[in-house]
Amino acid sequence: MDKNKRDSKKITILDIAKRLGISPATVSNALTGERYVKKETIEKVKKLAVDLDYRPNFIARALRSKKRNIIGLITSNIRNPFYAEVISGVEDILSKKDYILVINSTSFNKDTEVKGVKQFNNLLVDGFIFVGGLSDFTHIHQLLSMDTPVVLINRRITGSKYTEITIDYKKAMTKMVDFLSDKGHKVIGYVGWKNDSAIIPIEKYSGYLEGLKKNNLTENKNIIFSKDKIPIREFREYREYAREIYPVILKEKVTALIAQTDSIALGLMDGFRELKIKIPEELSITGCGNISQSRSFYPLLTTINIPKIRMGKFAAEVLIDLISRGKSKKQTIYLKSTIIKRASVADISY
Amino acid sequence: MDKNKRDSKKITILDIAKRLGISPATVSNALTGERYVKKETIEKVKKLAVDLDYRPNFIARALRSKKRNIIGLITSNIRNPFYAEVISGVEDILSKKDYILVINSTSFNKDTEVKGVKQFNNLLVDGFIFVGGLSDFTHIHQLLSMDTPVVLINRRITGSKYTEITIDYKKAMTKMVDFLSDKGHKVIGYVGWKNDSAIIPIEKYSGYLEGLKKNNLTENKNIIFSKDKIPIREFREYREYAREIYPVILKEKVTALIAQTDSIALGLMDGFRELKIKIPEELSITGCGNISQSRSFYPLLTTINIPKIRMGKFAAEVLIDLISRGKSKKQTIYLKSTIIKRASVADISY
DNA sequence: CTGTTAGCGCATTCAT
DNA sequence: ATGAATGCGCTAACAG
Repeated sequence: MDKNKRDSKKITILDIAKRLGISPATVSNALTGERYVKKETIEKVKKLAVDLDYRPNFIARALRSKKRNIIGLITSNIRNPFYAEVISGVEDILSKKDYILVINSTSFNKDTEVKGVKQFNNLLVDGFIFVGGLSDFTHIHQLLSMDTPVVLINRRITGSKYTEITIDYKKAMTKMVDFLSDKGHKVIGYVGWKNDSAIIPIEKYSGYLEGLKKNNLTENKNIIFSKDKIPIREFREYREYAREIYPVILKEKVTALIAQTDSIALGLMDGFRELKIKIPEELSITGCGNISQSRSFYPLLTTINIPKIRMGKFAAEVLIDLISRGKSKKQTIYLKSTIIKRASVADISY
Repeated sequence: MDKNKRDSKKITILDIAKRLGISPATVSNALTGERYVKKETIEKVKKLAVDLDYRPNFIARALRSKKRNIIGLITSNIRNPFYAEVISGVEDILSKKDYILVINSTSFNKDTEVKGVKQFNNLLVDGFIFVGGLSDFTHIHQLLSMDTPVVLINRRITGSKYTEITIDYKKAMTKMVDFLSDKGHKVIGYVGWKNDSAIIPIEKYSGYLEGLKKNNLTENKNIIFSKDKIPIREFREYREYAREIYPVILKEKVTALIAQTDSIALGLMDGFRELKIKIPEELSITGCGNISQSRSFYPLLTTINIPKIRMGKFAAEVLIDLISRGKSKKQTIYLKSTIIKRASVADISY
């Protein structure tokens, strides 16, 4: 019965050893290549392993050796499409390298985050990846031993001792101002939110200011539309917001708006569309992120591309490297971002 | 030094046993509640466990007992927002019940799927969840032992021996025709794709036909716009498609269009917008799924809600139950779906 | 109610 | 180049 084969007891190295009349240790060595074994023996063992459909028991292996081949990923929200892309990059590399990916979603909640880390600690994961989240990390830091390999993706933390993978948001935003300035825009507004403990938004904002200076444009507080509260549903909130800020935009003769994220930009665009304002003819808008919606809905959004999948892949590779060296490392790696020029910006440099 | 505490050797039940002058087995029993232990002993043990910051070693526990508390989830594509919501539901329940979630994304590729299942088998997961994917399952089936607990979410397979969680797409679509008919629509078209091995699209389509019959509407092949190929990027492809089908829509006096998915509906709407066709004044459109974009972009889409998060939660609960009983079960569970009435449908029943 | 013993499957000494 | 013995941390089986 072929069915029974599936139900029969799992093959272990002992089974292989018996059949071959050798010791389990030799089988182990032959299979993992840790120690020198005669070529023929290796071949015999490997062949039989395939024939018997031997599968190493990860759990037993993990208990014995310190190598687990498990990586824990903690993200604030799996549902965020931005993170989903990052995670798929991570997943891609890990599965290729025979690592197992364990996931935990925290909804920005510290207790949940703590619980997740503890759980992973019990599982004895080889390393951690954090995707997104706030800049506070102390509650997590105290749960990790000094040299646990950790990589943070798009999560900047104050006084970090870990590897952080991000992009230079400040520079990116400055470049965006350059770009708009080149297109003839002189009154460029900014729409976003700020919060002392959120590093990335602050970086973006300061990049915007820097860009104004660099291009000799005057900074005008009236056209910096910054909320203090973290918006939960960016798209919706900023769609409403469009109506609210439009009078100011008219009054101050704003020709272009830089939004802090794509969701904000898309929300604004949709809001303006309701108001019958033509994008980009009457107002140019840019975003940041290059999420898939930004290349779906009309007008296609001019935005800053963040290499999400590549970030994930890269993080996985760096982490595996750290694991092989058994340590954490303090470093910040900036991936390249580029401006994606699409239809939401008008050239008014006539 | 508090720092050293983190790095010091892990506490085991043996440590606790020694300090309390009892046996490790008793500690184990006190902690897991498997066997009867005196109340005071339990309290003493638990207290010391907390004080020493004892953390059970999942790996060791898993090796010894057959309970792993690990669940493997395989999905065709993490990046699909629909699946992301389902997964977040799964994740929510599992983390509450102290299960660990391991994830694998297959990009619809059979080999990758096989590899993922094998990997999970080596990890000895307690059960499997499959989210989405094609209806072929033979390649996976042969890798699973007869009573491995398995739950499929939104993946219908032919001759299944497993628990499937889905909604009654046929009925849902029929109801959508009812709804449109009530609103006075008499010429209702259908836009989607079909493929012999994809059960869900077939169900939807037959629900549409059923609805026509039920409402005494004539079936007209000309206004059934069905692609044979599985579209990779639904939104974009159907945005283009709008232009292609519009002449027929005019000619046949179609007043409403039922799209097979939200992405298709949104793509069509965006395409029609380009053509300056007013939705819903000139043409009503409905979708299926109630993905977040359907409630973001104007006009808000009338669609069929699929309880994605609930599906995930429910699947996790069912799976945990199957695990506790150590078996798989052949059953199909239908979750309730409802029509979400929004702005993309006009009432023309005057 | 609790202790003793054994062993899950594997990789790692230490032998030879 | 290979085998025998040991133990990772925990829980199941069997005693008391």
